[in-house]
Amino acid sequence: MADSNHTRAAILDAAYVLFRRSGYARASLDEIARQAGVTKRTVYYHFESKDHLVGALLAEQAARALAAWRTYGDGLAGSPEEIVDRLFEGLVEWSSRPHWSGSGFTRLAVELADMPGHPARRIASEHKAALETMLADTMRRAGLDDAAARTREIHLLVEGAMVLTLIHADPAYAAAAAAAARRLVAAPAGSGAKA
Amino acid sequence: MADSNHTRAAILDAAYVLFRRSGYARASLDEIARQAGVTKRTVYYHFESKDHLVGALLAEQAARALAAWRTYGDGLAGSPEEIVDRLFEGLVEWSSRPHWSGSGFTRLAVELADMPGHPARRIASEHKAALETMLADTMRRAGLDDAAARTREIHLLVEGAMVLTLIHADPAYAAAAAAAARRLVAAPAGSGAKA
DNA sequence: TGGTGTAAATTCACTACAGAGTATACATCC
DNA sequence: GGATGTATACTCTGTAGTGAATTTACACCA
Repeated sequence: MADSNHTRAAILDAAYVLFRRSGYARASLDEIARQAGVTKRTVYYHFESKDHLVGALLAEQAARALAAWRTYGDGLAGSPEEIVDRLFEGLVEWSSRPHWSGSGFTRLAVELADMPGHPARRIASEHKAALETMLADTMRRAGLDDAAARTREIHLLVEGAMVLTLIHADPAYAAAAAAAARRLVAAPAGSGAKA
Repeated sequence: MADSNHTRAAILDAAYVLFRRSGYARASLDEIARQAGVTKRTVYYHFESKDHLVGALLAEQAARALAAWRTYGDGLAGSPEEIVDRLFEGLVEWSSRPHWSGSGFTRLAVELADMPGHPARRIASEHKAALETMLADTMRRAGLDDAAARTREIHLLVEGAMVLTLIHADPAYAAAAAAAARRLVAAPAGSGAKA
């Protein structure tokens, strides 16, 4: 059986690289199979279709990312402000990588904007929500008031920073987002409320 | 000569609809030509390639959007907080439309994330920058301190809200972004600054 | 005013190719 | 020997882009 798990993993690895590089539509199964060192027919043995493949890939990535965040989040100590700083430092670093192309989940969701029912869309949505919940827990443990609302605001700034960094290739947006997030968690939430 | 301008406009109109609906890769020139009531060969008479077509389309849309914003911005009066409120009310309304799929510029930039040199990318980048500048002017005239920095933060929240609204199909993100933006423009900018 | 040459505009019919997906046969392990 | 896995070699459809003929608009001239 020539280790089926290994083959499946190789296909997912190749799919990850190619979907990440070229997006969904422009990544071809021929190329993925080639990169995985396998025939296209084998890909279809393990995955029913291109849609199923991308679904499986995203599900796997979501689990992986969540696990990574869990350990990363546990290491995040200090005041809410410090955590926010650390978060955005990480973002700046990540988004400065050579061929960085934003969050794969966001990217897929945007590319498939006209297909709300696509499995990849559902996974992306659930994943983003799970991440936000986890971060909110971390922030709450760090003593932040109204952690859910504040974390959502941080999340909005992170997503905005990713998109604008991708568009402009300029780390200034992440820096601006960091400063804004810091003020949002530091300021008493009441100030500026609508009259 | 069978009104060339009219034909060109019809092609751009069809291209707008289809690129918007399906994104760049999945919108075909055959379909665009069909929608425009024209042969594909005619499309190629007016536009050198698919890339040139999308470039011309984005350039036209950018000009159109800028003009629309100019008049819209002139009508925006009141305090910075009120302007922010109005802005996000508009966003909520826009993003609630049936098949809303976010900003076309953002969408193209994300889909072409691996092609930093693509003409559409450059236009998207310049357009977003121009919009931010215009909004900053409006905010400055409304009496906002440090309008450029505050406007960038608003911009980050708007982009974040668009992405997360697209991902989750939930207007709560735009509402959260609105509240955050309001606090950011209302609070004295010094508070929360890094020690 | 009406014909006519000419360049712009458009169509028809095509190429070439890539990509998703499959029928079928071959190998490998229990 | 049967189930699992992989490869060869296809089909079929859609798509970007093109060659060459054809029509339309209009300037110019008798």
